[in-house]
Amino acid sequence: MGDPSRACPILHIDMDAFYASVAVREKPELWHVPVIVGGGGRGVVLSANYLAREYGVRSGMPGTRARRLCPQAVVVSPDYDEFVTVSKAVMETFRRVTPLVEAVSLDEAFLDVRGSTKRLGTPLEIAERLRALIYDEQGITCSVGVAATVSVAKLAGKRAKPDGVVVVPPEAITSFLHPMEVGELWGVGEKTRDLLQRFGLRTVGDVAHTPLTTLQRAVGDGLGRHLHELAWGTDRRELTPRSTVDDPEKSMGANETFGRDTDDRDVITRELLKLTGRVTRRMRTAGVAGRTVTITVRFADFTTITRSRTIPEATDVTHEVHRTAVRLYDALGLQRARIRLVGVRVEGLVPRDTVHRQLVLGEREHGWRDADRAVDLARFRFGDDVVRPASLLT
DNA sequence: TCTGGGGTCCTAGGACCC
DNA sequence: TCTGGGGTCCTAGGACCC
Repeated sequence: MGDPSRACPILHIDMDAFYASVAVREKPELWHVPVIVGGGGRGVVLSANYLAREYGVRSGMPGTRARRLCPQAVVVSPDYDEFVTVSKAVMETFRRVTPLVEAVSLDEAFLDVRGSTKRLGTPLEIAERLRALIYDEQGITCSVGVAATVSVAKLAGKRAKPDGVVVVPPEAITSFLHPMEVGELWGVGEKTRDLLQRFGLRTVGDVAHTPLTTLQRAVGDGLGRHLHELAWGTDRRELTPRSTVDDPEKSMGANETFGRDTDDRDVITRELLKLTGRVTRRMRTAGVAGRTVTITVRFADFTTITRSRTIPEATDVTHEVHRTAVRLYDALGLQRARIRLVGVRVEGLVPRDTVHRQLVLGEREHGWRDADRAVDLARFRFGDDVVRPASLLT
């Protein structure tokens, strides 16, 4: 009756410290100690449990800094297969409530429950039921934001953490949003926050009460309009049902930070080959091909550039992508630049069976395709380490 | 031994075409 | 005595998210 969540059909559900929770759920000896997932070598923290967060550890933080803040933390390696398995199970649980589920990432989703209330109760009741189900089935906790729109539900969910529910009914939207710091808004990162700060806009309320045209002069037309809507909670973005795990991707890429910076062309082209192999193998598994090859080069001082080239016909052939990547790299004409990271990405992905391969007289690419297929098959049968290009043998 | 790796979307200029 | 207007593709960079 008096349940304020009746006018709030959108749920944002977010697992609490997902990677860390999954990593420890069957290890009682880790339940009462700080735990950090990832962050070895030059890496950053992927997730930290709440005990580690008490020491200031946050995800995205360099592992070196995290270990300094909390030397007694137990550091565990991520097990992505396990994360994907748990994620799929959680999303299935959501779909028992409604088909309108938009997965944002492995550990986060929006649900539109307006069609489920007759059957299952108010949005708040549904939220509590889902939290209980996830805990019983997966042994991890989650938090839920309940509101009338996607963007407000997202912020409510953040406020609910950890292991809670927050409902923001329509009449409470501005009093909920306006005291917040602008950086809390979804889509406002460090740069935009600093920019807004320079205009004296610190809170969401400041942004809300700035004339639209002034805001647009500060941050650009598109972003200005978007921020204004977010600040009033009038953002009408519809939820688009989709799964992160099974949806077709628009690009696929891989990159890697070297253990030590390097200026050695051989090391770099070999790394490009390794990364290309990873990417094209995933492409072949997914049955897609792409036309635009982009390389990323990050220098020792962290400046990062990209170079791309669109080839006439979509490909999933390791040799073709690698050849394009190396040409892009060589065209940079670098001499002694110290390089920290390189990456390869293929964009403009389309289903492979829509690609019409021209039969060019004397074409050799089919030989390379056959070679890729043979390698894929051998890896499938005997494991990842059995076949690799001669230049990657050590 | 500061700063990963996987993505998406937006902007902006130039080329090219009708 | 101006300079056309779009639409699309390509490239590069940047911001952001988890």
